[in-house]
This record gives sequence, structure tokens and C-alpha cells, in this order.
Amino acid sequence: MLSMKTQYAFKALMYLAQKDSEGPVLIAEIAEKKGIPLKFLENILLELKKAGILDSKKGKGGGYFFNQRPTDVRLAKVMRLIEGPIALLPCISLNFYQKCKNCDERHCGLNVVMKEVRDATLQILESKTVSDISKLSL
Amino acid sequence: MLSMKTQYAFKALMYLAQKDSEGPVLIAEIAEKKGIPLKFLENILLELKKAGILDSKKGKGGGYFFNQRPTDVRLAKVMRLIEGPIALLPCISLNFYQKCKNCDERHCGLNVVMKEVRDATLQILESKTVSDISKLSL
DNA sequence: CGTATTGCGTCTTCATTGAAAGCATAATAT
DNA sequence: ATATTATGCTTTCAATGAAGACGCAATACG
Repeated sequence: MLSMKTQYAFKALMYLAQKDSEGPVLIAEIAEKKGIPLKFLENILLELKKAGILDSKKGKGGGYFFNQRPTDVRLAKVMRLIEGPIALLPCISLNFYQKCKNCDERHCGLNVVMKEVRDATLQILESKTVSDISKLSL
Repeated sequence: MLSMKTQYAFKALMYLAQKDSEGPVLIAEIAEKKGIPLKFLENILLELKKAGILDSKKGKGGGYFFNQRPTDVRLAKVMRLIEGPIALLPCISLNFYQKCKNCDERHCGLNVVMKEVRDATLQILESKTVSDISKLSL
């Protein structure tokens, strides 16, 4: 199951994508419309900014907006950034690999099956973008 | 990512499946061979027993063994039992459904994509059994 | 200017869960 | 009876999730 943080991140990104042409959006507006605790949302948006996905502007008329185009932000990227590994086991993860103890990966049936799951999941999350899911929500 | 508990559960089941014909297996033996903390493993095996997957015998010559046949224990069942929901969002889960706030599920793009992920994952985890993964490990 | 607006940074808190460890009890084979 | 082994119950300890408080920094606009 995804953490609240990740779910909030996706919701915020969808909201921003829908308002993409309208200039900076207030954190408070996103928080209210999407039912996200304000301070928590600040952290999330900041993380997305540091990763180069969003940008922000301070002061009056400020707020958050996309730095990259929503059509370029793949869901897998957001997942890895906020949630961490996509694979179900550390010994399978492409970006967060860790060897597992007492287990020869070349002869581990669990490894084989979980790789199948990872590949199926990745195929979906790498092919869909924030723009895709925001458009599905109209 | 799966919890340690779930990873241990799978490893223990694989070990038991490989020794299926040799009578009860000691908790201590599984713990040692698979590098699992003894007391933690006790809890896990007990849970698997209460779910009807395993059975145990006390006293000398006792230990754990399969109640159901390993070919009948689907990975999805173990996952749901030990880990919880397989879906990435509560509003998608078949067995642990919860409505999500501030989100109309019929018009949520995130919902659509995460359902695809769930279905792809389920197709694999429902079709593979403990017997399958234990045989892959020889 | 300076003042209101808005994001940024840091620190603290609080509850939940993960991951065990300890110890006493119950069943079984011999 | 006794040794062996599983079971039950309680507690602990660390990490993480999920926030809340408060002050600082940048910007627009008059």
C-alpha cells in the first residue's frame, strides 16, 4: 500500500496539472480542495520542487507550478521519489538494490515471481504520466 | 516494499515445502537455515497455522508442517494474510476496500491506473503457489 | 520604502507499526 | 516423570508516518 505522502503527492500533481495554464497555485488551495494537511503538503511540494518536477514563486501572486511538462513526468518517477522502491523485495529493486541474506538470488523462486510483478508494474507506471491521469479525471 | 514479516513468511513456507515429505520441522531449524529471528518466526508460523495453511505438533518429534497442500496455497493468499492489501490504494482493494476522501472514484485517473497495476499483480500472485516458488529454488 | 502575501526551514510531537525479546504454560513422545 | 517442543501473553525498542508550531525569507504592489 502507498503511504499517505505518496497518495497526496499524486493528488497534488493532478490538481496542478489541471490548472497548469493558470499560473502559480497556492499551497492552501490545493490543501483545501484535496483535503491534504497544509504543512504536510508543503513538505511534499518542496520535495517535488527539489527533484525538478515543480517550481515555486514566493510572495503575492506566488504558488506552485510545473517546472517540467506534466506530459514528461512519469508516474514511476514520482513513486520512486516519494515512496521509494517499486519492487516488492530489496534484492529485486533496480534503483534501490540490496542483497538479501541467506538466499542465493540465482536460485530463489520468490525472486523470480517478484521480478515478474515488478516488470508488470513498471510497464504501467513508466508508460503513464501525470498528464495522463489528470486528463482521466475530468 | 514487503515487510520483513512477509518476506520471512514466504521463506519459511518455501523451506517447509521442500521438506514436505519429511514430517514436522522445528521452528529453530527454519530460523537458523533461513536467518530469521526465532521469536518472530514463531508468530508468523502461528498466524499461518490459524489461517489453516500450516499445522503443528507439540512435544518431541513435533514441529510445523503443511495442513493444505503447497500446490493449493496461492501467493496472493499469503500476501493478504501477512502483508494486507495487494492494491496500492485503499479505494481499489478488493478485500480491504476503503473509500478515499475528496475523490470521486469514477472520475479519478489515479484510480484507473492503480487498478491496472493491481490486476497485473494479482494475475501473477493468484496463479503462482508456494509449491511453484519452492520448486524454482532447487 | 513598507507591508501584506506567500513559500521555506527547523524543531517538536504524537500515534502507529515493525521487529523483536522474555517468560510462563500446555501438549506430546519416550 | 521428564525432556522436548509449540503456544500465549506481555513488554520493549526503534523507526516511520503524519502531522503541528513558529519564525524566517522572498516577492509584489501600493
